[in-house]
Amino acid sequence: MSFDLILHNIAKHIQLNDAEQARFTSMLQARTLKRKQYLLQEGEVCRHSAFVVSGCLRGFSVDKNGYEHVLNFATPDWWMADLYSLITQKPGVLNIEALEPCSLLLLSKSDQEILYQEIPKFERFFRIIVENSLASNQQRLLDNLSLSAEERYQNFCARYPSLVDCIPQKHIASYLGITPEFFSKMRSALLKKQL
Amino acid sequence: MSFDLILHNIAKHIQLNDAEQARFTSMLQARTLKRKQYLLQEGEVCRHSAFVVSGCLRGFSVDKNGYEHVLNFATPDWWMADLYSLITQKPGVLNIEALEPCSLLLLSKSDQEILYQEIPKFERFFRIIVENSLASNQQRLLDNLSLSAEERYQNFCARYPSLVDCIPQKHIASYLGITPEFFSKMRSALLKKQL
DNA sequence: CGTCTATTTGAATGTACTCAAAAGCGGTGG
DNA sequence: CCACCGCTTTTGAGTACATTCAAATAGACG
Repeated sequence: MSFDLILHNIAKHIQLNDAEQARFTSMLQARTLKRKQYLLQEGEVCRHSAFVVSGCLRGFSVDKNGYEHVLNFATPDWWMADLYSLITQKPGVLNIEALEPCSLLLLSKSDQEILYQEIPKFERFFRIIVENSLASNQQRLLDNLSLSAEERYQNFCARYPSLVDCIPQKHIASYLGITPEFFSKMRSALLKKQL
Repeated sequence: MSFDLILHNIAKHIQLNDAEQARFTSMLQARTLKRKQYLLQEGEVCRHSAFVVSGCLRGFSVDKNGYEHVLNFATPDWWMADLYSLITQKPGVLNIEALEPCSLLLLSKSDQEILYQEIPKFERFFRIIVENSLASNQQRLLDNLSLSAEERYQNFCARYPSLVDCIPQKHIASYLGITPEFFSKMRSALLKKQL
């Protein structure tokens, strides 16, 4: 298992010396998931932050009518967790599933706390990661409040061009907050327009 | 101006000695806003984090049709900023307006960076603040995807009981993602049900 | 008290949903 | 390698939730 990707991810925001890199990577636990396998199920306590080395994850919750709602996707070089459950160490509502075979690096909550003590720079690292996450989350919220389904879809295509072609449409529909049926109709209407 | 509230807010997550407290408060700039006055307007670069001592702020954006959409409210003991603009130091889309007379403490972006250098514990503090923010933001996003307007309203009432009675209905409607007219109808239907 | 803004109410409309069924596609086993 | 099965996507008809526009009423502030 190579740590190149994750070390490069971290080097974007903080500088680690060799000893620190070694200490950090010693805490990581490699994990692979098969297609459709779950990393986390609702009701469980989230005990790890997951870094995606390859593959693609999907975080979603299930409502009282049994419908799924996609909160986020994670592709290589992204971090993923049920943040609420990770923070509180209480059972969460999120399911995290592999959309394709995945290779992950897991950092346990307890190791993460130790890391903060031993190498305080990691406070900075995760602060920045979470800040960026929050900023884009707020933008998505505003988009959901102000844009039509069609505009949200075009936003999505522009922002995540690589995801559009590799993720089942029903999951994109769910991410956008519409039904697969409506998504299909909207999409074919869009194609007609663009001729 | 008393710093009790903000020091107590910080003490929830990190411990500061007297010198650190003094250094921190020396960076704060008191600011008052009259009702309807703006702290930030879209197109401006957000240069401060604002801590609300008293009063109430509203963060919103304006869409291409001129409709407003409320991203968040901030009441005493809360932090507020246009996070995207604060991080990137590029012009943002958020307007921040006082709903009532406000007393704020401002921490400039540059002082915040100095603070991170001088007292690294503040990295931890803001990491935790932003983490909690992100977790509740994600929950709100899921609520918007999975709940009806009525359920979202009841959630809002349960979570922010103090806001419900002091904020104009049209702003709550906007926060929930519905029109003031529909909000009014929904609300009177709810009252009938509860008899 | 008058003006301006917020809220309510009503009628017509539209966007997105539900349910049902057909068509397409991909993976698996014979 | 093909055929089948299951899942995803498409299509259509009827419906519901929420919107727009307009007008009346109620509240708040100077």
